[in-house]
Amino acid sequence: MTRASSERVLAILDLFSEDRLEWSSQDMMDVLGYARPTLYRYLKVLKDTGFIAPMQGGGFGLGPRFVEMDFLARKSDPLVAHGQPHLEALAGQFPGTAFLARWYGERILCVASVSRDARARTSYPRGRPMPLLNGAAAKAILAYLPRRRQRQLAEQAGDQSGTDLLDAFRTIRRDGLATAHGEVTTGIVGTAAPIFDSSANPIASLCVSMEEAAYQATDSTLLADAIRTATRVLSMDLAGPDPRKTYLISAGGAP
Amino acid sequence: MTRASSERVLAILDLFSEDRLEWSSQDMMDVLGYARPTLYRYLKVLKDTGFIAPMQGGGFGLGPRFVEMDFLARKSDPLVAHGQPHLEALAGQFPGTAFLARWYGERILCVASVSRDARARTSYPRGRPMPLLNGAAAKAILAYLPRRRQRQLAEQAGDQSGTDLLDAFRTIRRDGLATAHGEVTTGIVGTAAPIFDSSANPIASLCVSMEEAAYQATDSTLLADAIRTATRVLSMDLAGPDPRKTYLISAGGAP
DNA sequence: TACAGAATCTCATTGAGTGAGATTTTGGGC
DNA sequence: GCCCAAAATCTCACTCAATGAGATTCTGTA
Repeated sequence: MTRASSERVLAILDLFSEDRLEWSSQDMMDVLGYARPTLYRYLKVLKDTGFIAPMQGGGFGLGPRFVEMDFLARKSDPLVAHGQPHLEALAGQFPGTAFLARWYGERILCVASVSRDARARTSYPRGRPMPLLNGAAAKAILAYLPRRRQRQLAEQAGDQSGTDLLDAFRTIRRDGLATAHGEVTTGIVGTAAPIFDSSANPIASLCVSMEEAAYQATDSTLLADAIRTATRVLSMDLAGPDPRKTYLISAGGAP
Repeated sequence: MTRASSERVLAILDLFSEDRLEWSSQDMMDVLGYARPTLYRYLKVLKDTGFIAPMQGGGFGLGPRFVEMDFLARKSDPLVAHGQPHLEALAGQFPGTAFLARWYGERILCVASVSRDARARTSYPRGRPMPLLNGAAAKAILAYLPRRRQRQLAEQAGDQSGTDLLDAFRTIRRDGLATAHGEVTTGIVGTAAPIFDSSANPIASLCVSMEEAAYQATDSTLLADAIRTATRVLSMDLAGPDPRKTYLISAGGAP
């Protein structure tokens, strides 16, 4: 099982997780199986490009380049660009946090978030992957995946018969909306609807989460309609004109 | 001038900037000088790890992995962790935005930011590099760099004699504070003080920026003192106990 | 100053990486 | 479904880049 150098260098970045934010060179060598000179060569490349930085205690951590690249990633993501005004409107209208969760590989990831109140509780700030099978944001996406995929996911939920989840997905599709009480964060209710790409694949969801008490005091029909409307508009926006053609026209000068 | 594969793959990420957020494979080949199979090999590695994603228009953009890695980078940066409560306090006390700007390579980068009002104007959101020689946040750092470095920077300012900047730095060091009116964003005033590491090197600054009118209505002595106090506390916090030793103790079990 | 750990250098070996050119896949228009 | 062009991948010969064992230097701390 040999791996390309281009993969090996990036495998260093895979080491970092919430559970382990700092790594000594020795631990990296042990886990990755790289010889010392090889590891340091790779670390030099990552340090020189800002992806890794020495930390005060002697180990290595992720570097500021990720902050820069995140800014560019935010700026280039049409979901974020088109979604931001909707998030702001929903956060202004409802007492909680409005956020966009993207389906990416086998992950659900919050990519943009607006809270009316800076102290709003959320266990899933921007960039932190969410549980795959729990929560409104995730389910609003999963419910629209191909049936085979859904069955695989239901089986992954393991100790249940697997039909509960499929039933839940059917209900979500009927309503065009997912609601979840305390599935991800105790005492927090999430209400979410899916966002589709131009091929009608679910790529993300828009979710409004709030404290259970605030949810009880909110007109849930109004909330549902607002979310469904926003996601419908977003889905249409994202299916819009080919941005690359537009880019080429402007790069080529006046038509 | 041959380059390691580990560098060549990362050079693809260097292509992306605010001026060019999307790249076709052909343009990448043209600019980087890679053959098509080589480029696609590298792109596959970057796609598989989430750093690059195909965009709807046919080109490639930065992928969601950067959002994830940014979350981890935020979480692991002691400057951000220690600084966040100070930012919140300052943003609560003064009408504007409190942010931390980090010195990183030859860049000044906002790494954390809190606004009292979500509509507060700033041209430099998190992750966007700031001009090197303008603005309070930058100058509060530059003023404490080694003298030789300062002179180089002053010379880089080119068409001036270079002494204005050195005089400005001297004033900043005398006051322990930098103030700048409209240097970065028209109509915005920034007030900043430096943050030092355990070797007394400037590594960052804490800046409060606000509209000129709000600045006039603010007790600038109170503002200055609040910023200086926060940066002093932060500098001491960042020079604190060796976090690696603490980590090792907890990893090793009860003492 | 001494010392231990971190980081870098040297060098022999080999197979990984590269790119020219060919082929397959994909998506859109009709 | 067909056609076509662009996107993406495959094949393969060649060479030099990458690797790691072992040695050496650098760095930070007591």
